[in-house]
Amino acid sequence: MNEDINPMLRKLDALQALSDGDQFALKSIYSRTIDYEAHIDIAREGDRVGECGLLMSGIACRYSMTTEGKRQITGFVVPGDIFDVQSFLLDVMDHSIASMSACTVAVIPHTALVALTENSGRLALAVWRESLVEAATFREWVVNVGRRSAYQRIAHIMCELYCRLETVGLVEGSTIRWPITQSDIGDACGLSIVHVNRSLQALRGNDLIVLQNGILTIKDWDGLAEAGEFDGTFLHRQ
Amino acid sequence: MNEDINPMLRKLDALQALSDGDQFALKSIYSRTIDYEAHIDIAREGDRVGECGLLMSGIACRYSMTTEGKRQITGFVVPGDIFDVQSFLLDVMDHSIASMSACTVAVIPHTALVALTENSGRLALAVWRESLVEAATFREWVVNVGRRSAYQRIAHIMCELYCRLETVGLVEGSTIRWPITQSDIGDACGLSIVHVNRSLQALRGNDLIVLQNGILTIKDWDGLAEAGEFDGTFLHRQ
DNA sequence: CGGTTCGTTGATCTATCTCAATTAATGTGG
DNA sequence: CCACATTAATTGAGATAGATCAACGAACCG
Repeated sequence: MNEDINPMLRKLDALQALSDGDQFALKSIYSRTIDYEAHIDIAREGDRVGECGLLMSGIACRYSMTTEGKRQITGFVVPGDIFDVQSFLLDVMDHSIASMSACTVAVIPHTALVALTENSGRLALAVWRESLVEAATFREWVVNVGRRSAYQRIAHIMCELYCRLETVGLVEGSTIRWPITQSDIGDACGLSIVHVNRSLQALRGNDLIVLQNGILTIKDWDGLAEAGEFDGTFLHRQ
Repeated sequence: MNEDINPMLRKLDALQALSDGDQFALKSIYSRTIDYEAHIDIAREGDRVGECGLLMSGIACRYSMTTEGKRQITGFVVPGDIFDVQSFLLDVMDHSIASMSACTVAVIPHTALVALTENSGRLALAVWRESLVEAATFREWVVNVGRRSAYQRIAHIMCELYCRLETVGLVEGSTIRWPITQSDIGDACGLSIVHVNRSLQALRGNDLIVLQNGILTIKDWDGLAEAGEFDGTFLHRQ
């Protein structure tokens, strides 16, 4: 098996969506890979792109800018995620995608997606399914930002990222990479940097997490999940 | 042409997605219709449903409840929208759907969707496309709730609903039906009722809107769009 | 006509923001 | 390997958008 495509295969495996032929089809859908440093725009609002991406390694995010210059992160992209699928059917990017850490992206031309929908209905449905889970995650973010306190919001996104990385085998003993600055957390949760900082101190003070040097350790999963009202149903893992 | 299915045909027409055969396929995908009074749950979180719905008339919303009992509306459903498509590929409802006004829903069994994906690739893509626009709308809601003031948030959802109803021919001279209580607005924007009330007074005071008796009139579209930083790109109309 | 929902108003409170510094990391050129 | 620039984290103090609490009026409804 091609090592690089591992995260996505693992995810689809979990869906029991893969026949041998499907696996072959999957390995052949991407044409090349691109490496990005941290904090680089991978795609920009307004772009008309002719391909979508499969994140092979690193963590990226979707974000939009407000007229007033405020930034809102609307979701994370983790290894195994196909992003920009919408560019396949929608004309123009309505948001941007940026690397948060160094990232490797496999490029999937739209033509390959077309072939996919024609040749492997099962895989096409799997890709569709993924985009529906993504939509469910956006809904959860609306709830998070709309109705939870700062403390809860931050706990919630930590739980989410932990679960999603776990699915693709990127958790090592309750620890994940966390290349996400306090400013990023603020942009993801609709909070100011200062308040993020103080809320993090509260999470630490309650012995729920350790966060340093870009490494997040969850010391008390149950406590953190309760703090963030986290219920992973929306991720629709199987 | 079947009158009832008009809104959806109109929407798909705009996509130039419809051949004659497609139109026939579309009319035959729903098995029956159901009428709901206002404020009724059409589907509930946790349900395992075997069909999805096409809203024929009325306005509905998606919502989730917080552990603490707070409600967050995550999106509106307008005539022509297929909702619960996710139930086709995801096991269980992760949110609820409720009528806001009296609603008529055409029921589309999953089996019909399967047939659709097999027989009319073009229609299947149109349905997929719709679900991607929906996802874009959720992202916009994250931005709205995360980074805009109360005044801006309310202006924004008014613009969104106006545009979406316009697409399906439900605007009459800058006026739309608005069966949305102040409490609902609060739940959609992550605000308290009291603050919604005061923000509405500000919108009225600035001569942007008239809102009474369940009718919203937009007196100054440009002003309202500017107030809400509304840019309809995310709706991907053509 | 009493009950219920919806909208409105006033007063008070607080979670979170903004402004302004300071310290700690991290990176970079010489 | 050091000096300096830059980014990220932290702290304090004061300001405010929006929440909460508590009434009350108006519309609707069986």
